[in-house]
Amino acid sequence: MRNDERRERLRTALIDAAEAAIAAGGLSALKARDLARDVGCALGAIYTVFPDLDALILRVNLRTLALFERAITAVPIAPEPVGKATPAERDAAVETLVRLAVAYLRFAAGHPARWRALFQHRVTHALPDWYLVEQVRLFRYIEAPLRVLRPDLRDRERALLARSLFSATHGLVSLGLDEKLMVLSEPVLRGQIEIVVGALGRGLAGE
Amino acid sequence: MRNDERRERLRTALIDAAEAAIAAGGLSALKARDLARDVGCALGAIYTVFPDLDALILRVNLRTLALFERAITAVPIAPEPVGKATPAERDAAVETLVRLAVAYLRFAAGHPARWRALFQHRVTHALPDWYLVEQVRLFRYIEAPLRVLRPDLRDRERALLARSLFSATHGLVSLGLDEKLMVLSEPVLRGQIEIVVGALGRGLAGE
DNA sequence: GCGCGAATTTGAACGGCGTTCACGAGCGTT
DNA sequence: AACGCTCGTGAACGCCGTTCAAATTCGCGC
Repeated sequence: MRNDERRERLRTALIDAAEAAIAAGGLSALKARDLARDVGCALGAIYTVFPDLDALILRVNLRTLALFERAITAVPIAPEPVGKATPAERDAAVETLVRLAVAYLRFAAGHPARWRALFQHRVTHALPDWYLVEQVRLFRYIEAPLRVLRPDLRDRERALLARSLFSATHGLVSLGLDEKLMVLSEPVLRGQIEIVVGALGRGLAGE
Repeated sequence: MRNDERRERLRTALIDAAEAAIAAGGLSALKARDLARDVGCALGAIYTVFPDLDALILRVNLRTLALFERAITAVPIAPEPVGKATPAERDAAVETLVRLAVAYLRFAAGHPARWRALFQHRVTHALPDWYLVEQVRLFRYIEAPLRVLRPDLRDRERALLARSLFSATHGLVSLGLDEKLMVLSEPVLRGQIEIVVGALGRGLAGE
């Protein structure tokens, strides 16, 4: 059917326009009427392809996650040691964790509005599966170095710890870039991340 | 003047009502019309004592900070060692950091809506001084154990590190209680905080 | 080509929001 | 009693996301 194609075109056009609007002015700059004007459709047409603006935001956020994954794949990963890790190999794993955290900072600083939208957006309904799947995949990047530092942990414990490490890093970045608590320059914030994540990695590996 | 007293009464009545509304339903439950109805004043009267609802929210948040400080003062603080710290004294300082972090978790879990309002609220104007002063005082609680762990740091560096430790803890609590990334039960989250903040403290103290 | 029911698109209208401001009630002075 | 001033009032404004009756387009048998 030709009709489905037109709907699909409208769908992507709306996501494109929403992405541009959010990137330019944050979540609060996303207005249904502006979107309709930008893509040249009727106001009501938006609601023929998305149940509400929240669903549209979620699609934009999925793109942001994909963009972030491209950034994360550029981070050099220390090779997984065979057998018990040597002290040098543990240091390398800590370094990998720090590099991942710094990559997170660079991404947040480089795409502030898109990145903010990921967390500023309050979910009303349960998150769709396709969104959670993307989240889970991203955490694997943290789990790998953790396997070196804490080979004793079960998969579930390690997954949980990976999320906690991410949460801690997110806190550093989130409040560091946020004018509510403090605004730190990127180099200063990077230094703090190196100190904190580094200490965290060494502390986790045991004394 | 009798007039000033009436204004002051209205002011506190509005803060009371706003606090109750936020505690009950979060920031998004705060509506100018509801406030006016609750305190029995005209809609426009709100704007005779506050420039806008943001200013009112800030006053509620100040009360939340004060409430939190009362919670934090109940945390047992390890005594500051005289001279160079022994390993046991360093462990005690780490324990203090962990207890502070857990107290933060308990507060956030105990007053979820009030606590969320502290961070969900996006500031448009610069934060007023009376708000920043309260923030600075709260950070002193973190700086004290840090002085034991890292006596080598200058005041400025230590203050910065204290904020970073808070940020990391805030990330753990914030995302741990948030359904966006994961919802952890309070005991599980407390375990993660003990692991992460503990490792952080030990890592900071040196190997 | 034409007619007609079904499907789809449309944008005016709805309800709700924060904020404003012309109005008028209340009061001290003349 | 008449005047002027101050200040609370709430209808009104502009903007928002979302809806839905009406208009338009589409598909198809004739």
